[in-house]
Amino acid sequence: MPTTLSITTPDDFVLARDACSYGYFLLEPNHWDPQTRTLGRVLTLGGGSASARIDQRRDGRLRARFDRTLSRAEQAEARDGIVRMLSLDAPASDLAEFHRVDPRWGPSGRGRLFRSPTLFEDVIKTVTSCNVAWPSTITMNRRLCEVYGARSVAGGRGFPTPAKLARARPETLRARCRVGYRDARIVALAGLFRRGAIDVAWLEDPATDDDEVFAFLKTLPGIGPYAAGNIMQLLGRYSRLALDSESLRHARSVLGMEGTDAALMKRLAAHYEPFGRHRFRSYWFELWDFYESKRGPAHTWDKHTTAATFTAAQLAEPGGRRG
DNA sequence: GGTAGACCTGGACGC
DNA sequence: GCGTCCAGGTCTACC
Repeated sequence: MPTTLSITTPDDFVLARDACSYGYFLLEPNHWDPQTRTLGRVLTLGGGSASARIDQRRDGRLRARFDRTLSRAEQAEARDGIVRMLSLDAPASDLAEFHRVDPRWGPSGRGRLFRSPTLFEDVIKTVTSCNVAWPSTITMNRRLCEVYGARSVAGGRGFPTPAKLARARPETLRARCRVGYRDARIVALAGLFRRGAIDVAWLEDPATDDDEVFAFLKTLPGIGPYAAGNIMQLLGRYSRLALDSESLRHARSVLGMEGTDAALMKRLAAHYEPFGRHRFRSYWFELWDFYESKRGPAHTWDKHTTAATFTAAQLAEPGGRRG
């Protein structure tokens, strides 16, 4: 009999708001259904892949229905993955402090950011989002799952494991997944994860210093200042900004800043300085708010139409070229 | 420490 | 329909 898990959530948790809070919810193997407000994806577990459909019940608890029976160990694994994706383990005191520091987000309750079940998936997704337009990021993740993801009973495919990508030939990765020059970097990253050269527990330990984590991330192949800043927030560390060309557009069109790119980067850093260790969330929810002001709440976005062109560069400039 | 150019893809544009 | 141009972040070479 297929397994169904019931997962307790914090009182302030809202699936539609908190799952649809960061662009990765639109990337394979994630599937958000706006009609049923259900999050679906294939999870890679110890005994193989399993397809999960997650919805929120009236009492607030999450119900995760799988396409096969999970062992006890797999149930624990699946639960951990779902908790990580939805930031269910974010300390209430941390969210309360964020809302004190930046009261704009208190009424809506925003504070959690969607992420992947594993750090490995978050790192690879970040690499596929660098130096590329959003539609290409969508394509890369879809093909990575199609080509290297394990199939579940229901037929869907999960995200590739480090072992699978570490064994991939860069040329194949490039040709079949359209990852371009990122090919060797993705294989190298997968190898580091597979060999245990990346100490995930150390990176996720709140006691580890943010500066040390940031410095380490920048030593990884394909990870520069932007990617490292983004991976920081995916680790639940919001003290760094992940500034890119989208940030510059935000600075000019929403914040009304003027000047060269370099000058704007400095002004943005100063602008978010007052939010201290929560600055990324203050920045991100401003950006997200802008997207939603143009296209409606994120939980209503259709993955294949609205969501494929949701970045602000296009929203701000009708007919704009970049995603 | 700062800067320029290459890396690759896909969409926009001009013809 | 085809060729060209360009955005996007990281990496390397060079000053």
